[in-house]
Amino acid sequence: MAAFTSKDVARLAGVSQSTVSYVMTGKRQISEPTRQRVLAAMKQLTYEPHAGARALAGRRTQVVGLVVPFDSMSEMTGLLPFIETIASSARANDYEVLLVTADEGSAGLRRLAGRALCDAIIMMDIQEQDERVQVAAALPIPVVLVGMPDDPAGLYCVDLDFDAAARIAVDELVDSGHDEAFIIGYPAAVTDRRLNFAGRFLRSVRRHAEMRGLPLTVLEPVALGRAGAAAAVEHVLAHRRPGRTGVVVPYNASIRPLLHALRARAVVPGRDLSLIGISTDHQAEDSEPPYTNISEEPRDVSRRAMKTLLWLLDPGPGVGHPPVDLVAPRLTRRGTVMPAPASAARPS
Amino acid sequence: MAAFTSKDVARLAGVSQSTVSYVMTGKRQISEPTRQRVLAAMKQLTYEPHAGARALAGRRTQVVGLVVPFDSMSEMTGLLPFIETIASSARANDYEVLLVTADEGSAGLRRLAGRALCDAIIMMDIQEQDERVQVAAALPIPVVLVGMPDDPAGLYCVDLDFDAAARIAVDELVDSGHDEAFIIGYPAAVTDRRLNFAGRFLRSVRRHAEMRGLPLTVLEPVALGRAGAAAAVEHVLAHRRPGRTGVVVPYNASIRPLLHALRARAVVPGRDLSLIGISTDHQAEDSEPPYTNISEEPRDVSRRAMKTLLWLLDPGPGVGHPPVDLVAPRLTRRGTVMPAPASAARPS
DNA sequence: TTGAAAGCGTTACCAG
DNA sequence: CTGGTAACGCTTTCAA
Repeated sequence: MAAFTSKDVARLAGVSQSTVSYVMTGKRQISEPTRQRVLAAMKQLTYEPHAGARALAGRRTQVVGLVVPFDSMSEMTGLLPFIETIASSARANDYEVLLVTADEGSAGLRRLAGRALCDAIIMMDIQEQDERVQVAAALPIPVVLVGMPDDPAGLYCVDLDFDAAARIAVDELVDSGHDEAFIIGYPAAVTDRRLNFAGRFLRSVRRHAEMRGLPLTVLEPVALGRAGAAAAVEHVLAHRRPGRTGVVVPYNASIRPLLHALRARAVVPGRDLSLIGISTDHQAEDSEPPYTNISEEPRDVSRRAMKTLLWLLDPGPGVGHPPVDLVAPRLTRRGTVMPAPASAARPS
Repeated sequence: MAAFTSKDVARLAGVSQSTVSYVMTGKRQISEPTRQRVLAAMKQLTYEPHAGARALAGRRTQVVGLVVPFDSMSEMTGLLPFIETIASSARANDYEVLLVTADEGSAGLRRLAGRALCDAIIMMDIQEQDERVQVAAALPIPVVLVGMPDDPAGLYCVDLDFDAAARIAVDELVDSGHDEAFIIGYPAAVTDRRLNFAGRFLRSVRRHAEMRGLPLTVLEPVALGRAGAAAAVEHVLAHRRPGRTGVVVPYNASIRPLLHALRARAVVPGRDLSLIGISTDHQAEDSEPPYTNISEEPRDVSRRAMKTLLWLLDPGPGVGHPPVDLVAPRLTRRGTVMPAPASAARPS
């Protein structure tokens, strides 16, 4: 293994060091014969350019920083598809990924930028009022947010369109003739931290339910796990009014325990009440029973975040980029929403 | 935000650049007054050392490379605790984490080392015969494997002790008077890739079952998901002999669907047959129903891998490090194993 | 189309 | 205990 430098390559190829550099970066026309000789030399020496030296001289690290939330329950929240997708798109564009945990707060951001550890940052797990956003906005490198703080401070944001998700859920229930809906809200861990998506969803679902005249009850906070789910189900069963009841579960990790609690009470979603979850399609499909879901799109969101970031790093000639990029969720029916009775309005 | 260099700090503190460097690294005695002045200057300028320059001059990146498997189903396999724990321990020791996906194969390793992107590598998802292991062994930087290939080629390995896990499972069943055991084996995705832990567990479980005279049937491959689990349950119910039947599910992601399949057939683990899963305690506790498990210890394994790696980077004075470090799993009873009948041998 | 050489911001050796 | 200075390996002007 190596320890060969571009100087070695240059010597072997009989060219100057700068020519080697230009062959690698393509920033200069190099005659085909020379190019080939250089490439051959590189191959022969299994040459790899020294990343540090490159970063120093070229002011480019070819690294993106990824700030992820590693709290106790991120395991349940489907963080992995985000990381995975960003890692892949990064590599596809010749970037490495440096992982930073959110618990470092602003210090992590300052380190990433100050030490020139990366060329740009993707930051997840944004709170409504996030001190890090101001810091991020002041950094000398671009930052893309996955999530929408109250004040993006000029930063580009990519996320699922939770507003649309709420609308879709309400429409689906109203259009299939439901008389009432319960929202199984977020756990304290989410509401306490005022994570941005919770507020966005709840505001929107309230607004649309009112617009469409759907009586709404929001249960919150709802504890994660068996006990919380059981309590939520109790509440719904005890307080539901006569007629067709819809239950919407916007928080991914709450869906499975809720399904268990329903089963334990012999309540069958799709027959005794309706259930819509917000989760990945995979999770909805793979669950027991599969449930009608509004898709979280972690892969799509990550891909777009990465795309935005690459554009920021190299704006190119085209028109600008939208500062807020919301991915539209899709509804997939899997039988846990009771169909409209014959006489009701037809589904959208 | 900065763009301040150590030269700026030196000027402001009225010392030479090298003194600033020595204050940071502590590789030289600096008088307390000078030290304080330098530290003050650094704070005032919010100075951060340029990582690339540092790597170039000091031949140390303070980065560890982490090679993770991001295949289709890693989401199910509990990869996140590994990543999370490694990220935290790395930070606690002033290292950054660079994420590389396993699908890059040896090329990823060569890049990491060749470009001096990191000082050491942790590699997960090791196959029995893994071409990357040879490559890793030849790298000029230390590599720690999470998993045990057939030939570690001199590399340090850290992993769960699957041999002990198998022994514990067999002992638990035998000691509680079981007459037979079924192993719900690994899915094709695992067996095809010849992932190391599968072979280790199966060999060991066979050996110990024989030693203790427990009739054993291994079902493999077992498809993931509903269908595969249902088929496995069918098979067990159709072929079990009279008496007490134990079922061992070594693969994490298979446990949940299996529990569903059992419930669908109205078979109650702990009453109609016994079930032991290998999974994190969290998963076992949180499942429906909770099941008796042998603990995977992702956090412990990761922590030890990181410790080994730090030791390799700075061997220190003490005695050597064991080349193979296996974390002992624990059995936690949660009622899915039928207790020994009064007349049987007492549990261990 | 190519070369020479001046940095980039640290570290660490050699002096004092 | 501290300062000066030569690397470290690459990029990028300036020249040809």
